[in-house]
Amino acid sequence: MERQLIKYLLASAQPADKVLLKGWIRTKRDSKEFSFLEINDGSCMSNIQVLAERSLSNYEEIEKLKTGSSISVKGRLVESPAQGQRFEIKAEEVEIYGPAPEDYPLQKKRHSMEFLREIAHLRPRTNTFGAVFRVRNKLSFAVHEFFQKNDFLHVHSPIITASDCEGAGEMFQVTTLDLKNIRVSEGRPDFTDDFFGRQANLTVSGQLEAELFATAFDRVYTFGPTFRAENSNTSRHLAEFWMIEPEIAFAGLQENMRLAEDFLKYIFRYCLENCSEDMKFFNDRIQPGIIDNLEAIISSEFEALSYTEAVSILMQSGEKFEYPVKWGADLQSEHERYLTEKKFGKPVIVTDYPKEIKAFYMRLNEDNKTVRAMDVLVPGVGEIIGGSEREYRYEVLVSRMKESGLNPEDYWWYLDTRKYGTVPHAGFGLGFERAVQFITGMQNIRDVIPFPRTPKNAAF
RNA sequence: UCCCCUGUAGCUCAGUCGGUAGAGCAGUAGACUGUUAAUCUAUUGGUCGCAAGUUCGAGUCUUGCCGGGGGAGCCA
Repeated sequence: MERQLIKYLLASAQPADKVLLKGWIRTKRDSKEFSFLEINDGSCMSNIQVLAERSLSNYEEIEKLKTGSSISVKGRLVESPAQGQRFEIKAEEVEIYGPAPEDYPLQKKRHSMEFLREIAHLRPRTNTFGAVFRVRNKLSFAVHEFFQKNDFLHVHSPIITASDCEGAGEMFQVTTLDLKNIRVSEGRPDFTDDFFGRQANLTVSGQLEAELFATAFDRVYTFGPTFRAENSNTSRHLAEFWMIEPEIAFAGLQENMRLAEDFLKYIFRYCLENCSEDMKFFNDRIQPGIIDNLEAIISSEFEALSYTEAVSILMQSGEKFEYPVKWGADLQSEHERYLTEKKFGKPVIVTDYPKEIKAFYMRLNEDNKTVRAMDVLVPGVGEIIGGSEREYRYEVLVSRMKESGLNPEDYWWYLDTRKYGTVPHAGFGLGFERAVQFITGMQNIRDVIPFPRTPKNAAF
C-alpha cells in the first residue's frame, strides 16, 4: 500500500477503502471506547482526524500516546459523521514509530514566538512555522519561475570572496590560519600563509559578479546566501540572509523600476494563488487584512517619486518627526514609514538620491548632485529593495571610486567591463526574508528563516 | 552600539501598600458512546534569571551582571 500525503487525502473526491498515512500527533481527544488523533505530516496546514477504537489490538499503547508522537495509520477514508471535517480516517492498524514523552515542549496551546525561537529545531512542527516555511518554499520557486520565464540566467555567484573591499557592510573573515597561534609580521597577520594567500571573506553581495555576467548574458540574477557582520539587533536584520540580485544590460533606471514592480507583483500573486490555505491562516491569525493588502498592491501602480520630491512632501506634511527632514540627509525609518504607510498606503519607489549618501557604482545624473538610485519601500517592512542604474562610464566611475576612498586598482576586473564594450545597465537587491515577512505579516525576520543567525546567536 | 521595556511552575500569565507563591493549559489518577484548543472531578509541580545591598522581613525597593523583546543606527 502506498503512503499518501494528508493534503491529498483531505482533497479526495470520494471515500477510499485502503489508505496509508504517516505523521505526527498534534492533539488527541479520548473517550471511553475510542480516541481521536489529529495527524499532521507537514504537507498542509490542516490535520486529518483519525478515529482509533478500543478494538484495535494495541489500543492500550495508542491511548497513552501524546502530542508529538509519530505514527503510521492504515485504514479507511470515510465521510465524517460529525461537523468540522469532510473526511476522517477509521483506523484499522496503527503503528507507533516514536512516542513523545510528556515533556515535549510543543503542547496544544499558544506559544510565544520568543519561546519557539529557543526551540528552533522543533518549531517547524507548529501551525505558524509550518505555514511560514511552506510559503517560503513557494516564494523561492516563484522567484526562479519569474526570472526563467523572462529569460534571465541564474548565476551562482561566489560565497567566498577575496575582493578587498566591497563596501556594503562589515564582513566575516574566512581563514584556515590557526587563530590561537598566529604569525604576525609588522603588527598584522601574514595572509600569504592563509588558504587563498590573501585575506578572504564571506560575500556581502553578489552584485559585482552579477554585473560581470550581465555584460555577457544581458539579463541575469543571483539568489544565494549573503553575510553581514554588522552588530544589528532589529526585527529586520540577519547576519546570514538570502538575497536576490537581478542585473539587466542595455537598461536604465526606468527599466529597473519596472522590473522591480513586475517582479514583486508576480511573487505576491504566486503566493496568493498557490498557498491559499496558509495565507488564510496569516490573514486570520498573524496579520488581519494581509490578503486584501496584497491583492490591492498587485492591482495598483507603485508610487514613484524622486528623493527631492519625497523631501518636499515630508517637509510639507505637518508631521512631527524625531529627525528633521533636510535635503542631503538620508531618509530615516520614520520618514520612509510616513511615505509608504500614511501618505500613499502602498509600495513607494524613491529615486535619484544625493550622491554623497549612496554607493560609488551608481550612475551620476546630469546635475552632478544625484545618482540614479532607487529604494522600494513597503508598508510594515520598510526598504525591501535597493538598487540603481550603474555608472558605466569608465572615467566617471574611476573618479567616483577615488571620491569614496577606494583604490581603483583593487577593482581592475570590475573596471574592465567599462573598458571593453561597456553598456548601460541596472539592477537591484531584494532581501528574500523581507519579502517573506511582507507576504506573511510575520513581525520578526528571525521567524521567517529556518535557523536565524544574529549577533551572539548561532544555535542550531 | 545607543534608548526603553521585561525575566514568577514545562508553557501563557496574575501577584495590590514590602508580610513568606497563584490561575489556565500540559502532566498524573479517574469519569464520559462523535470529539474539534473536547468536557467534568481530583491532583503533582517553584533556587520568583544570577549576585550583592536596604529592611525585623524582598517576587515586590536599589545597584551590577546575564538572557529576551521593542525602537534607533547600519542595510536587504
